[in-house]
Amino acid sequence: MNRPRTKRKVTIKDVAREADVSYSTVSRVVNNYKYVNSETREKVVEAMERLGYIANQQARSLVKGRSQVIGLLIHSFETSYVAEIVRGIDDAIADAQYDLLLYTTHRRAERETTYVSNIAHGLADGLLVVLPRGVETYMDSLSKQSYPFVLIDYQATSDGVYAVGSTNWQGAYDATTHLIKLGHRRIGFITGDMFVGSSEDRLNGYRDALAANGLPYDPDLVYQGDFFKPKGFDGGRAFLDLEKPPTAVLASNDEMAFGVMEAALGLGYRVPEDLSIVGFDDIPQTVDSHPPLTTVRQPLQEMGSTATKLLLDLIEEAGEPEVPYIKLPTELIVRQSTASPDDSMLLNHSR
Amino acid sequence: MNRPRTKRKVTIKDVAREADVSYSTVSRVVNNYKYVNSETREKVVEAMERLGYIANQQARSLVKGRSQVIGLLIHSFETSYVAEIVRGIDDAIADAQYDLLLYTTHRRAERETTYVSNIAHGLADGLLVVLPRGVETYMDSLSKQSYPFVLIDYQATSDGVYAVGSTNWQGAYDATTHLIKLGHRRIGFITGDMFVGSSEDRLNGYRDALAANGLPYDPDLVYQGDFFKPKGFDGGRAFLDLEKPPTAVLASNDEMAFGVMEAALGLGYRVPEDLSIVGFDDIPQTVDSHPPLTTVRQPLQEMGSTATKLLLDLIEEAGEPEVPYIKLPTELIVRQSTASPDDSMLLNHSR
DNA sequence: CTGAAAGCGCTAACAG
DNA sequence: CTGTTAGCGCTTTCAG
Repeated sequence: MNRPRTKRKVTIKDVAREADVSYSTVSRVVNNYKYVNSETREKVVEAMERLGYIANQQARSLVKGRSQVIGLLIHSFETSYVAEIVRGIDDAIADAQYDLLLYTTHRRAERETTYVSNIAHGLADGLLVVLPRGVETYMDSLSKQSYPFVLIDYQATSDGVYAVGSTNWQGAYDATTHLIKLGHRRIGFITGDMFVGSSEDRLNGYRDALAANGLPYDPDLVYQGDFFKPKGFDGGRAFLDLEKPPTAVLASNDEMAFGVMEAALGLGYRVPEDLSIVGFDDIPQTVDSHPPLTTVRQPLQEMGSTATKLLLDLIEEAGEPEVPYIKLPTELIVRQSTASPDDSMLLNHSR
Repeated sequence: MNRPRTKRKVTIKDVAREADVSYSTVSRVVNNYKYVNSETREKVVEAMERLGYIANQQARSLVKGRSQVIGLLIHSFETSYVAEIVRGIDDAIADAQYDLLLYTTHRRAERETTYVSNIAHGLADGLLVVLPRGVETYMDSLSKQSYPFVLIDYQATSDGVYAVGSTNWQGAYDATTHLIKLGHRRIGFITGDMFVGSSEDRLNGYRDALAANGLPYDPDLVYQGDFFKPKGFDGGRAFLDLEKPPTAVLASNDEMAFGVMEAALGLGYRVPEDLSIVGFDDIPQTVDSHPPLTTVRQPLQEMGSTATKLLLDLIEEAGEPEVPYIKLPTELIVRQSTASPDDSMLLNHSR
C-alpha cells in the first residue's frame, strides 16, 4: 500500500519561512499579541491562509500545561434529561473556547472509576460528572491531587467537592401542594432510583406537603420507581388496580409520568379528568404529550452551564467559589395533565 | 481560601529519579516495551505508583504525531437513534484506546462547518459525522487535506467519501410487504425529513412494495413527517380522520410511530386490532410501548462501530477499504403492534 | 517591535 | 537490556 503519506502538516515554521519572519513572530500573531507591526501581521496572516495553517493543539497544550479540554462523564445519553444538561454544558464550553471529551459509562461503575482516575487526567483540564454513582471511590484521589471537578445533580456535600443541583425537596413539595389545592386527597407517588440522592429529597417533599396539609401518608400510594418509563407504567397500573385508586399521581421524573399516562389511557382513564399526573424535570417532550404534562421544571441547561462555569473558574483559579454546592430553583409548570378531581368524583367515585 | 497552587504534575523524570534509572527506561515500561529487565520494570512500576504518575498525553501526541482522539460530530443527542449509534462508536473507541471529542451542532449548520474545518483538526486524528447536513461545504476541503473522516447514515456517494448506512429501501419494502401479507390494503405512510437521503429510500421501498403487490399508490395515504413524535401524532390523526382510514400505518421511524400510536389510542382505536403500526429503527423503547412496536431494525450500534473501525483503519493506514460506502442490513422485527385487519373489519368500524 | 534560544514531557533511534 | 541524545510544534523569556 503506498498512498502518499498524510501530507506533512504545515507548521509555524513553514509560515515563518513563507512570510519571511522568525517563527516566534508567527506565534505572536497567532496568539494576538499586541505589539506586532501591522504590516508584519498582515504578511503573516496572508502566509497562514495561503498555506492553510492550523495550530497544533498538542504542542500548544504541552507548553502551556493546559489542554483547553474538559472531560464529561455521563451514564449514557439515552434520556432527554442528560441531553438537556449536556446542551447547557456545551454552550458554556463553546463560549469559553474549550472542547469536550466524552466518556460514557453505560452503567458500568468500574468504567466510571477507570475513566476518572486514569484517562481524563492526561487530556482534560477538569472533569464534569453528571449524576455520579461511584463518586466516593475517586473523589478523594481527585481532591488530593487538586484536580478540578464538578458534580452535576449530586446531593452529598463533602469538603472540597463542588456540585450543582436543584431544589428537589421544594419541587416535590410544590407539586404535591398544587395537587392538594386542586382538591386531591389521595395522591400517588412514584419514587426515583433510591440510590440517587435527589430521589429521597423528592419523596420527602411529597411527604412533608402531605403532612403540612393534614393528609395521611399511605405507603400503598408510594411506588418504588427507577426513573425509566416502564416502571412508571407499572406504578400507574398498580395504583389504578387499587381498591381505592388515587386521583392524582406525582412521578419523580417525566419519563415515568409518561408511563403512568400510558397506563391510565390504556385502562380507559381520561387524563386529567379521571387522573391527574405530574412529572419532574420538564424535558422537551412534556409539551408534546397529550395532554401536555404538568411538571416540576428543573433548569437542566442552566445546571449544565453553571457547573461548567464553576469548573472553568476552578481551572483558571479565578478565585475559589465560596459555596461548593449550588442549588438552582425548580419551578412548577402547570399544563393540562392536572385538574380538580371534583367533577369526575361526582360521577364515578363515590366515597 | 488559599489552596496551594495545583501541584506540579509528576513526570517521567520524577519517576526515573525515584526508581534510579534513566527516563527512557521509564518510557519503555510505560509503553510496554519488551526488552526490559523484569526487576527494573518492577522498580519503575513501584515508583510510578508511589508517585501517582500519569502520562502526559499532550507530550506523547506531539512526538507521535497522533492524538488518539477522534472527533464526533452530531446534531444533538436528544434521540435514542443518535444515542444508539454513539454507543456503538463508544465501544469501538474504547476497544481501540482512543478518546472521543464531542461536538454538537444543535441544528446550526454553520457550527457544523466551523467545527469541521477548524477545531477538529488540531486535536483529532479523524472525524465521525452522524447524519450530516452540510457535508458538501467541507467535504472537499477535508478530502484535499486527506484528513480521514467517515459519515454515518449518509446516502450520496462521492469519490473518496466513506460512509456507512443501512438498507433503507429494503427495510421499508419488507415492512410494507409484511402488512400486505397480513391482509392490509390501505396502508398509510409517514415520511421522514425529506432533506435526509434515507427518507426517500424508505418512501420508495413502500411504493415499490405496493406496486409489486398490485396495490394502488394513494397520495392521501402519505403524510409528510420529520422524524419527530408530534408529526407522527398529527399524521396518525390525519389518517384516522380520513373518510376511509388506513388499517395500518408505516412510519419512517419509531418516534413517529409512537406518535401514531398515541393518536390512535387517544381516539379510542385499539392497536393492533383496529390499526396496525410499524416503525423504523428499533430504538430501545420499542419493547416498552403497549403494545410493543413492530419495527424495521437498523443495526444502529453496529453502524456506529463499523464506521469507527473504518475510520480507525483510515487513520492507521491499515489498507484502504475498497468499498467506500458500507450498507448494513435492516431486519423486520415483528412484535405486537401489527395484526391482520380481518377480525376488526368484520365487526365494523364505529367508535 | 522582533529574533534567538530554552524548554514543555515524551518517544525513538543510536550506541553501548 | 539501558543510557544518551535528538527532536515533535509551540510559547515565552531575554536580548536587542
